[in-house]
Amino acid sequence: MTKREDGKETRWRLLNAACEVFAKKGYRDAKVADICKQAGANVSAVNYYFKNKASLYAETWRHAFQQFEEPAFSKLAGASPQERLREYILTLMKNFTTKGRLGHSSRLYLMELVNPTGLVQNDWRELIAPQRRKLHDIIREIIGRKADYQSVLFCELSIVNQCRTLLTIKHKDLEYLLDQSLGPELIKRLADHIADFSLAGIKAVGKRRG
Amino acid sequence: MTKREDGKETRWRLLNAACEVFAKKGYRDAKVADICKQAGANVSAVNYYFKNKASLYAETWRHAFQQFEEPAFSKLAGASPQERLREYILTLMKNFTTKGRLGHSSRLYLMELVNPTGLVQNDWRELIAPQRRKLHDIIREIIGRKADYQSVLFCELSIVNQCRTLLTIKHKDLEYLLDQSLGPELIKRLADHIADFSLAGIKAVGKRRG
Amino acid sequence: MTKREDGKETRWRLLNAACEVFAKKGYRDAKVADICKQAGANVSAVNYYFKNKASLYAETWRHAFQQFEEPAFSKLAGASPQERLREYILTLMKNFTTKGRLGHSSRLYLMELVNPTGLVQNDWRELIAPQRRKLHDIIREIIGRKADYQSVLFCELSIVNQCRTLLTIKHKDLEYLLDQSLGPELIKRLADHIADFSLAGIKAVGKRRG
Amino acid sequence: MTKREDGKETRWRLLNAACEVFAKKGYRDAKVADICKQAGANVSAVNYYFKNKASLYAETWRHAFQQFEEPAFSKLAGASPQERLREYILTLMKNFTTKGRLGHSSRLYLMELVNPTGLVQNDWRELIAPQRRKLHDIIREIIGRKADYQSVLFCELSIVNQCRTLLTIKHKDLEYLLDQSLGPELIKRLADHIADFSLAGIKAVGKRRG
DNA sequence: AATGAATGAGCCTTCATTCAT
DNA sequence: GATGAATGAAGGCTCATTCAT
Repeated sequence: MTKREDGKETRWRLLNAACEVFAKKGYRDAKVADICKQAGANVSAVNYYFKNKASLYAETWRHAFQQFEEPAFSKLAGASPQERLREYILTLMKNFTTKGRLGHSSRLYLMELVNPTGLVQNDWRELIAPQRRKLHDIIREIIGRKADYQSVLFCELSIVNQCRTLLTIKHKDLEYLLDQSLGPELIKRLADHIADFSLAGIKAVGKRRG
Repeated sequence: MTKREDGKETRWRLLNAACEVFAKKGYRDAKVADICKQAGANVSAVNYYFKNKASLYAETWRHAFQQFEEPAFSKLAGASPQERLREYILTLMKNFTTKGRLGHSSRLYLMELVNPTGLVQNDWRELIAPQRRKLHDIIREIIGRKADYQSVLFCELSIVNQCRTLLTIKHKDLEYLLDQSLGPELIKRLADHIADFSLAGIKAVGKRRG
Repeated sequence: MTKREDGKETRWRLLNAACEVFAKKGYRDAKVADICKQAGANVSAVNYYFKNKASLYAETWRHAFQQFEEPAFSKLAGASPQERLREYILTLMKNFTTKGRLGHSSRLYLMELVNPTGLVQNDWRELIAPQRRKLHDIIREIIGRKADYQSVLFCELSIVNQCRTLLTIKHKDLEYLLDQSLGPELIKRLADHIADFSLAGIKAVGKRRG
Repeated sequence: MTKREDGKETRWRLLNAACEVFAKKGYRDAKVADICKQAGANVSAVNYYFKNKASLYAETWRHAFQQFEEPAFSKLAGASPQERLREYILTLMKNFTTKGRLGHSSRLYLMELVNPTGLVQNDWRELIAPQRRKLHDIIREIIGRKADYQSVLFCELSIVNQCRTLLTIKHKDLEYLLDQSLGPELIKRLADHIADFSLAGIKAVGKRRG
C-alpha cells in the first residue's frame, strides 16, 4: 500500500491480476476495471502501462508462460519414456488445478487454446515449442524408430486433449459424475488413467505403423 | 415484406437462426440482432418469444439437441463393439464439421462443453444421457465383464476429449501443423487415429482392472 | 414531446441538432451527448440512427447542403455577370450570418473547408460542383472568351476566401476593428466591398491573360 | 540520458516543440505528450514550466510571433507600393509553406486566425499590429490620399484572406484542382495572381471612393 | 401477434493534470 | 529543479432490453 513505489511494482501487480482474471473469465469477459481493481490500481493504469487491453493480454500471456515453463517437467530426466509420460501428464493436470500463480498460468494457457484470441499468435508457437518438443520426444521414443511426424502429432493431440478435461468440464459436473470431490487424489487417478490409456494408444499407433 | 405467417413460424425461424449463430460464435459473441436478422425477424422478436437471450439459448439448445440425436449413430447396430466405436467416433467428428443443421447442432453442443454458460444445466444431463449410454455400452463391451463405472467414465472422457480436437484447435492451425487442408480425408485419418488409439487405451484399462 | 412518433421524427431532429452543434463547435469539439440532448433524444440515438458520430457527420453534411443549395443564388438569372457576382457574394455572406437553419448549414459547409475531416470526401466535390459551376460561369463571362481554367480557379479561390472572413474572424474582433455591430448593414457593405474588389481583380486577370 | 542542463534549456525546447506541434495539429489536436516527447522532456514538464496546456499555448504563441516578426517583409523598403505589396504577399505565402521555424510560426499564427482559441486575445492585437501597419501603409499609398479607415481595413481583409488559401485548403485538394504539385513555382504563381487581383481591387476601391 | 423506436447500463480508451519523490 | 508514476473525468461505442403502438 505504499504509494508511488518502484513503478514496476504496479505493473507487476497488474500483470498478476490480469493473469488471474483472464484465466478465470477469458479475454472477452475479463474487464479491465476488474483487473485494475484487483491490482489496487486506477482504471487508466492498464492504458498507462500496456497501451490497451489487447496488449495487456499479450504481455500477460508471455508473463504467465515464462512462469509456467520452469516448474514443470523438470524431473525424471533420465527415466524411461513411459515414466516421463506419466510424470508429464500428472504435472500438466496438477497445474490446471493449482490454486496459485501456476494454476492461473496454466488455465490462461489453455484458455487461449480453447478460445483463441489471435492476440498472441506471434509468440504462441515459439513459446510452447519447447514444451511440445519434450512431449514429442517421449512419444517418439515410445513409438520406436520408425515414428513419422503425423503419427507423433496425432498422439500429441490425443494426449493434450485428454488433459484438457479438467478445464473444459466444469468441476461440479465432474464431481457429480464421479461422486467425489476434486482433490489431489482424483486428479492422480485421472492422470494415471490418461497415462495408461495413452501409453497403450501410442504403442498401438507404433505397431500399426511398424 | 410478407405479412407475418402462422405465428409459430417466426419462433421456429428464430430457433434455427439462433442455432446457427450460437454454434458459430458462442453464447457471448452471438448478438441477438444478428440472430433476428438471420431469421428475418424484428430485434424485439427474441424478447417477445423467449423473454431474453438466456432463455433463447436454453430453448435453442434443446431444439438443437433433439434434432441432433436422431440422425447420429444409428448404424451398425449389430456390429462388433470395435467397429461400432470406430463408427461412433467417425460420426462424431463428421458431425462437427458438417455444414448444415446437424453441424450446427453438434458445434452448439460442443460449445457448451468448452464454454459452459450454466444456462442449460437443467436439461443437459437428461438430453445427452442417451448418447452417453450408447458410448458407455460400447466401452463396457470392450473392457469386458468387470468394467467398473469409473473406468467407463474415464474412457468416455478420453474419447470425447480427443474428438474435440476439431472444435478447439482452429482449423488454420491444424492445417498448418499437418500441412494439408481439412477435408473429409483428413477427418477420416484423424478419426481412424482416435479409434486405434482409443481401442488400445480401453483394452489397457480393461487389462489393468482385470 | 409526443413519444414514439413517426420514427423519422427523431432522426430529423437529430440531424438538425447535429447541424447546429457541428456548425458551432466543429466535428471534433461537438459531443454526441450534446447533439442528442439538443434533439431531446437518448445518447444511443446517434448510434441507432447513424451507426456512429462519423456517419452522423457525413449524413448531416449532406442534409445541410441540400437545404443550403436551393435558397441561394436563384435570383437574377438573366442579369449581367457583374450583377450576378454581386448577388452571389451577398447571398454567400448573408448565409454565413443567418441565425437559423441556413446559417448553420453555411457554417457547417465552411467548417469542412477550414477544418477538413475527411469524412465527406466522397460527396464533397459533387455536392459543391453545381455551386462552383455557377461561380465559374460568372467569372468566365467577366474574364472574356480567352479564360483559361487556372485563371478561373484562382479567381474562384480569391473570391471564396474573401467571403470566409465572417467565419474565420471572430465577430467580436470584426466589430472591434470596425467599431460597429455586425448587422445586415455591415454585411452589405462588406459584400459590396468584396464585389467591387473582386470585379476589378477578375478584370485585371482577364487583361493580363488577354 | 543527458543530465538536465541549464534549466531554462528545457523550457526553451518545450516552446519550440510546442510551436511545431501546435502549428501542425492545432491547439485541440496537439497533445501535450507529443510536445514533451518532441522536446525530449517529461510529461509533467509542461505543467511544471507553464502551469497547463492553455498557458503553454499562449506562451508559445508569443514566442513564435517574436521570431516571426523579424525575418519577414524587411526588403524593398524604398520600392513602389505596388512592388512592396507583391513582395508582402509573396513573403506571406512563402512563410506559410516554409519548413523550418518561420513556417511553424506562420502556420501557428494562421491557425489562431482560423480556429480561434481565445487564449491569446490579450497579446493578439499588439503583436500583429506592426505587421498590419505595414500592410495598411501600402494599401493607403495605393488608394491615394482620400483613403478612409474602413476601406483600408476591408482591403486588408481581402488580401489576408486570399493568402490563407494555402492553409485552409488541404494541399492535396489544391494539387488535385490544379493538377500540379505544390512547389515554389505554384506558390509564386498564386502569389502573383493574388497580387494582380488585389492591386486592381485596391485601385477600384480607391476610385469608388475618390 | 408483432414491430420499430428508443433506452441505459456498461465498457474501453484518451488525455490533461497531479502526486510523491 | 525535474521526473516518472498514477489519476479521474469524459467521450464514444456496444448491445440486450423495454416502450408504445
